[in-house]
Amino acid sequence: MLQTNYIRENKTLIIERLKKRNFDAETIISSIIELDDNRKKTQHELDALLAESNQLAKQIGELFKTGKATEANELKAKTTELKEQSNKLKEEQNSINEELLQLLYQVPNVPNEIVPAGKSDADNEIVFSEGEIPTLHDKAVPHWELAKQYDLIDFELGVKITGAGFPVYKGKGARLQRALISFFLDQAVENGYQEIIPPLMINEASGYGTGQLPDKEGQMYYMQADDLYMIPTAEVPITNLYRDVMLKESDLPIKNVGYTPCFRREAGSYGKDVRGLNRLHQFDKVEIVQIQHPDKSYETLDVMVNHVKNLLIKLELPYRVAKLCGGDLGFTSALTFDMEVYSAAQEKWLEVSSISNFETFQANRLKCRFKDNDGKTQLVHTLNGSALALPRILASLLENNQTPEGIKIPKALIPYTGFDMIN
RNA sequence: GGAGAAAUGGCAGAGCGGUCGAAUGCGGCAGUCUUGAAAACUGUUGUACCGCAAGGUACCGGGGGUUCGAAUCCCUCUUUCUCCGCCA
Repeated sequence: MLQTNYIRENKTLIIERLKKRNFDAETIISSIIELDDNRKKTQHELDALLAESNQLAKQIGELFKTGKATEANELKAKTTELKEQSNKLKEEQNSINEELLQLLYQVPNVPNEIVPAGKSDADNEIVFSEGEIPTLHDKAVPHWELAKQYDLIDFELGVKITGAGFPVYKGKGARLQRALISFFLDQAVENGYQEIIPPLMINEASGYGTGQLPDKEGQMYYMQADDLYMIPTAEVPITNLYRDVMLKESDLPIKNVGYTPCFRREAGSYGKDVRGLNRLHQFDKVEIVQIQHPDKSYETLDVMVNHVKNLLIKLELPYRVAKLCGGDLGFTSALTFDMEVYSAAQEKWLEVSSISNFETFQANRLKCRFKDNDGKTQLVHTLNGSALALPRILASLLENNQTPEGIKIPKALIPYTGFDMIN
């Protein structure tokens, strides 16, 4: 959520930048400023009324104490009148605030100036790529075939006990999954991140804190009986650790990493690209989250991108980095880099990580601030990135490393798997 | 799940319906003293909104109510603690 003062002071810039998202902000921005003017005006009137009745209440108290009950009762009549007026204003104030908040919720984050304009992922800008695309042997097959052949993942069994999109990992498949999780966590910890195991369910306030609510309400699993949501990513509980928190400048940066299963309803995405591990309702992910000083957040974004690059290099996977265009940029993000690995049997690039700087957009909703060295209160910048999402990594590992003799495990993982070949 | 108690400033902890944004202690900050530090002493020390300012308003877990006036009374929700039951 943007700050109203920021909107006031940067109206034209915001409207211009939001065009990159194909979001026409002109009307809504004007309404926000108008409502905010209104809010100030009403607030002012209300304050004056309350000041007056506070005064009167004091006088009445004095009068009663000195035994002048008649005079006191006269004044009482006046306060009733004042109260009626101030109640009316309070109601007005509440509805203005509510309306203002609803409008603010609708405005996405302002894209960074280097975000390219564009409509969809087709307009994303590939900024970097590394690694060789493997040539597979004649009988190479996609990962879902391999998973079946070597009994690594059972999709049908998942359908039986839960439904589509909830695979069952077995034997070496399960072990490989656990190996990846440990590897990713260890790499993050080595780079100074604190390991966190957060709750897998969140309340409504947390959903609003990081911006999943109200924007993506239908994408989260919701448990009505307890009014809780299953997390769609560890970003939500880990960033919300800092909701309503006042930090010191010396606390920054805060670096946390967490492994969690993630739950996504994926409502509306049927048919395409959903085979095998490509799109699941439940999947595992290691997420890195940083809370940083506003002056340093873009530097940090680069560091995080490099962290993920290194993971992919160690896994020996060909990858590329895409700078998301305005049309593909998440609602809360100011700048996002997607990391994609090449899945050789499917012959396509799969998104395995998304690394974003949210600037103050989340911090404003979260009320996560810090006292700077001059004693002034400022909003922090929040960032996060997958490091990494497991299923598509697994898919490309299986596909790219298949040989007629079996599937080779990359060196970096062998200490974690305990085997170097699936056969 | 049942019964009871509680929730106050960074922390601890007072608070009779009006003089309470809130005693006191600790902590923090500034100063005096000291070669320096400690101790002692003095002062200062919450957040948000409106306002150029003076100042005003709101906030004592959240929401609602009673009252001219609520930290204080009532209702409700949440959380914590104690006891009982169940349980990985």
